[in-house]
Amino acid sequence: MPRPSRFPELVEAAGAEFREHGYDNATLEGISARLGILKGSVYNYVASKEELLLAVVEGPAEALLAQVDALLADSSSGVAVRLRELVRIQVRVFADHYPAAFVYLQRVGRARTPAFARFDEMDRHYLAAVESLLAEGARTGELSLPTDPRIAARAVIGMLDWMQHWFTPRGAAEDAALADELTALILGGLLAGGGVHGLTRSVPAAPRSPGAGAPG
Amino acid sequence: MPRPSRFPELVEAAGAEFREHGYDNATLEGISARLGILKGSVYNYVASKEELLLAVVEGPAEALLAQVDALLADSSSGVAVRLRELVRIQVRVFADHYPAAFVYLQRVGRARTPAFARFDEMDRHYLAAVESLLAEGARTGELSLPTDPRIAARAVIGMLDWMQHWFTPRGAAEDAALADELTALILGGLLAGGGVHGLTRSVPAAPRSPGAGAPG
Amino acid sequence: MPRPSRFPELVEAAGAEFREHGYDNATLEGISARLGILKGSVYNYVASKEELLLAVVEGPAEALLAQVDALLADSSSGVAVRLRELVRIQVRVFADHYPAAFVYLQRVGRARTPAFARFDEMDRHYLAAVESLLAEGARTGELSLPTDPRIAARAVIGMLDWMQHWFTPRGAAEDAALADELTALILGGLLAGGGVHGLTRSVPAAPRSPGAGAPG
Amino acid sequence: MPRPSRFPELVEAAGAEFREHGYDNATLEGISARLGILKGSVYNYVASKEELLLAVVEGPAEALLAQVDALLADSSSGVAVRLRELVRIQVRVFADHYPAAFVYLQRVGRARTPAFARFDEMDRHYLAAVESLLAEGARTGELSLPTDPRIAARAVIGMLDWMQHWFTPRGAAEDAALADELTALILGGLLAGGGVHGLTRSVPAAPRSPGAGAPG
DNA sequence: AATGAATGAGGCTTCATTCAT
DNA sequence: TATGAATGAAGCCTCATTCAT
Repeated sequence: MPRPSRFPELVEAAGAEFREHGYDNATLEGISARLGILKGSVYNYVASKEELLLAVVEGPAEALLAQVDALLADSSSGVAVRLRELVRIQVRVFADHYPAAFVYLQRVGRARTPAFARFDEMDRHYLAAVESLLAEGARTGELSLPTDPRIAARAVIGMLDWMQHWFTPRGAAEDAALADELTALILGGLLAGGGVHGLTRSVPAAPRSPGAGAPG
Repeated sequence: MPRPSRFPELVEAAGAEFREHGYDNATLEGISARLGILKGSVYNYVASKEELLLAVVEGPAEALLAQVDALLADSSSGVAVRLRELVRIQVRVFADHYPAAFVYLQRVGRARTPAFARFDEMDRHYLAAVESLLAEGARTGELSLPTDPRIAARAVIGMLDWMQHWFTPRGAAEDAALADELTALILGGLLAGGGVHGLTRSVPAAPRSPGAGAPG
Repeated sequence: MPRPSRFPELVEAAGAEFREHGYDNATLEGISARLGILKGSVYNYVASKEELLLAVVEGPAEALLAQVDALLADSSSGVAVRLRELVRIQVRVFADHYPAAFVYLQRVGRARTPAFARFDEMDRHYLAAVESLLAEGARTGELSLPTDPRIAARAVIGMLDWMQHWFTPRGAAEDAALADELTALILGGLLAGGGVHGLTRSVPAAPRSPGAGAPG
Repeated sequence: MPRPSRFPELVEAAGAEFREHGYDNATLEGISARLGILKGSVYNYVASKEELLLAVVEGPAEALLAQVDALLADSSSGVAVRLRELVRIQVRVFADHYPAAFVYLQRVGRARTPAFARFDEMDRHYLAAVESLLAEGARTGELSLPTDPRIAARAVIGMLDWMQHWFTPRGAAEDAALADELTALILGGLLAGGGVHGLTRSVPAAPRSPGAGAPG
């Protein structure tokens, strides 16, 4: 009866270690110790530390993007509904793949090697998806964006991605509730009285798209 | 003719290097090379690499917090106005102290040594300030939060802090305009028609505060 | 239908790999991959990497020495003829057992473990054979050595062994022709006019044998 | 009074270690131990082990090539005389820079990294020089080559380079004498009676140049 | 005969830090 | 202030070898 490969264990250990110490500070020593093997033995499973990072992040990230793409393509529901679903999906990813999401976000814009061009690619993909959803809403009149769609997308994404610093899963129901609260915040804003308020649109929003040479 | 101490130069070099490579990957070699000196010479100015990080971040961070505190204490203007000012301040910090802000955010929740307890402290301080501003708005009826104030604060902060990944300064006027667009987004949300919409508050927001043991 | 042992395949793979990367840089991984098996499986055939080296080299080397010994013992032809045959044999070895010869020569004087005392032994054996052939020629008057026989032998051997760096087999006939050209060079030298020339023997050759502690 | 840099010491230690164990088996540990420093300290002098190899070999190799080039250009003496000088130069290099020469020869045709393209380049350079000298001799009628000039050059070079395996320096005078004996051998061959002998040119030397794809 | 996993030793390299000058 | 050299610790990775299955 062949022992099952311990690859999944390894990836999980790596995820935990990356998330706890950060990729750069995490050591193969620490990761392998979690499996009770020596650091050299890790190379029976992967060819490098980087590959381990990829293994941690790739699955969940691809899955997330696939879901987001499906959402975009589904024109059977309105933009607001789909935005709500987007937030729910994102929260679920945090809940289910916490280390992966955390590690991924820690590395965004930090791709130093060709192997991680993939990271930035996924990042652009996600941004484009959200932007396109918001733009669609603006086109249909369902949304009214106070900024360039790209900036609005970045604001939404920032709000969601920052959850890495404070979110703790509490079970599917509570997490979905949290997601919907965030959606309400995004859609309705904070102002009392239905958002009609002098301040809200006081500045004639000179449309503005971020520079190509954005940092990071 | 005695040369003046090159400490400021050093701090700037360190900021640039930290921001480009991340604190962990930045080397004293690289930093000192920017001044045309050798890495050992850095110890004429600071006692450790960590101290350099502190030197980079401390000034701007303290200044930011002081401004934020002043804002909180100033009851002469409404919450929305003060929130707008908060966003403007934050954007200005990014514009004027980009490396510091970037590096600071990269290190949030990553305090490994006692020297950096200060980091987490500042983080909590900032969060508390924003939360208290929002709570005040809810109390006065100026705001209507779809979530727990702490979560709303975290959403706002996330939106702002994520700017590290995309913001590029364009001059005071344009930057202020951008800040105000973001404020509009925060206050008014994305939904057309004044935020009165079935979806916006569809989920009875079970108030919810994040766990004490939040990760990171 | 039982597969035959793949030992010969293994030895060939090892020879190729040793020759391509050098013994030290060659890996069992690379060798075994040529058979489509894993490196651990190699130990079903040999007990160590060194043994593999031995297996690669031993056969051809012993065969070469046997031929050379036979040549020495055969007093039915003159020294020059036998020298020509020696060169032909050597060239044939390069043609037929290229990796073995290459690897062998790469290891000359590099015996680090007892298992390879055999290498140095064979080396001495070969040198002694050539030296004795040349000395015989000098004794019979067929040759006229401008140097100590041992040095002449080393010169001849050097010329031949260096072929590892440039020889490529072209078929029996062409290879034999090349061998005979080299023989002509060894016997007749490069000078025009029958070798009678002031320079040729200008230096009264103080007989000289190499030191026992010769390096390598 | 500044301590002199120990770089020369380091290069010498590296040369000795490379020559004793071979480049691949030599360790920075062993090299640095000869200076009484730790292995990491070596990186104050060079950026890599390879650079150390380069440092060991480069100087003597360039010097040798420069001398050889000068020899080629000097048309004031005959080819035979210049060939004798070539041999003397080569022997002197072995005497004066033994480890460098040894290590160099051990690496010929083994350039794996771009940094060592230089090695193969020097190798080609040397071969071309000798070949051109021999060809000149054939043209002027001073020499009579039984083979293609390139092959004759390789034969001569082989004879000389193989000295790495047996040569031990004995002082300038004795070394020069040895060089001249070898020259006599090259020019006059081994055959008694002035090289006029049936065997010497018995094989009609079908001119033959080595394949471009020569191994190693 | 072959696999998959593990070991253990060692190698190269990096880097913050120290210190005499 | 700055240098040059050294330390020491640690990290990633390689690889021959072992062994249960």
